[in-house]
Amino acid sequence: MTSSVQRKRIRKSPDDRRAEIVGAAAAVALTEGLECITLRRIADELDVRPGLISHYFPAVEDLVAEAFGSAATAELETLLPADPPDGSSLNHLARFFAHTTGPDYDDMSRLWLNVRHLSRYRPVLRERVLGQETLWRGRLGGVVQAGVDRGEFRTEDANLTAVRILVVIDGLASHANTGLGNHPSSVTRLAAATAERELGLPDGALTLPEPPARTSTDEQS
Amino acid sequence: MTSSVQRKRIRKSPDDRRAEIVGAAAAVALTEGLECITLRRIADELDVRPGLISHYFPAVEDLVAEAFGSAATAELETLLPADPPDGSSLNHLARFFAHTTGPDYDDMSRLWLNVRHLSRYRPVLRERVLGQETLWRGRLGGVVQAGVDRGEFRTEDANLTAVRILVVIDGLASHANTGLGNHPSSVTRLAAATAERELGLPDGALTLPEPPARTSTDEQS
DNA sequence: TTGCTTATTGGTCGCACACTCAATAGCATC
DNA sequence: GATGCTATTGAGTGTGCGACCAATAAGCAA
Repeated sequence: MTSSVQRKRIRKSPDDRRAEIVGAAAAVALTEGLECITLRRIADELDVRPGLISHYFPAVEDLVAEAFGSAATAELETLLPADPPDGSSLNHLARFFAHTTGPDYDDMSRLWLNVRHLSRYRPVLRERVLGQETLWRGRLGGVVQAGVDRGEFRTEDANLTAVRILVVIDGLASHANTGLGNHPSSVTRLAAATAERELGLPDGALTLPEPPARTSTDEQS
Repeated sequence: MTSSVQRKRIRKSPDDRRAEIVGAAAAVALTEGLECITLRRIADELDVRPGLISHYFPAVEDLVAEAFGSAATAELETLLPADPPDGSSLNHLARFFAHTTGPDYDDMSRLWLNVRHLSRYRPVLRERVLGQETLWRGRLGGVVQAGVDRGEFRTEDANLTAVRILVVIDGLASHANTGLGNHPSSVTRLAAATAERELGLPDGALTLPEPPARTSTDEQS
């Protein structure tokens, strides 16, 4: 399955091939981690020879950074689209928390954890991470500011509030590889709770009507 | 410097040698990261041959886990000693925050980030991390509970409060490799602020009299 | 159909890693 | 001072990695 005997080369335009490579690398990054982005691994994925990957990315580190950038940008775009959808800012934020603290976000949590650590050794990646942080902070800050402008939220510094929220989300994401399920919802809710306090909202205002409890243990509020 | 020509073997008791190896590995873990714990690296550190490390730790993964356990335990012991020192719980906690959010803690922040990510691939390490988490949570929970018993703090669930505090600390630690200095103190303070809110304390109650501002930018509270 | 540009291959090199094991020598004990 | 146990060495194995480059063939244009 991995490599059917390929007897015919397929020749693509550099742009297409490059995009394809980055896409494959991003997928591997999300599912298996950035250290699994190797010349051979990505080449296998696309059924080409390792040398080809080297040709497009003479230094693997650049591909790693690109893969992260691609994955993070895509995620941000579905999470906090540039053009604000209609509806209240409050609902907008509530959906944001529902997603970022839900199980569908686990891969992304792991990826952030991954890059935050790997940045220690890879300068190129570190720069990319800083760039994405700015991007995410800006988007979230924008949503907060919009809510303030509408009179839905109240805060002195929308940007600072965004940073604080993201810090808490990072804290929760830290446990993505060591059993997130251990946390009761009273911990998971910490992110939304922080936002509620920061924005002068009543408790639970940013929590969507909860889906049926996953385990049989009931949390009594 | 690394390896003066060693012509004479030094023969030590297995217990001593083992401790020495773990100590060296823990030091490397703290300063350079867990992936730098290799047979050769640790052997060089102790001026012995790689085979010797293999002899004591047939699987490196076990040494890595041991190194983390050693470093984390040592840190916890100075951070939250088992036998509570005299003085108010409030001061105790304040010192805790001063240390965990100060620059002296950066190496430890990096190490936690390191293990949290590496746990993804190394089951033995993951178990060790879970063990340490329990330990830290227990210690911090103990301090909180002590404060509650003395009437200094007020919270429904000391353990839950401890978890929440640790999550925020993890969130701040996430940025250890991507410029912690970027955060204004209003962000760094998030950990203590969370604790203050959780424990029914006034703002700033857990912040020690601050050292002179590091940058020229003044934070107006 | 022919030719030409260049995307793609295949092979190779050097390096770092964990792990194995028979041979060696430190040192406590007698 | 001789002896025996065993901590320590030295040498070697196999794997996977990034990087490099001359040779090849795909597919477009003439």
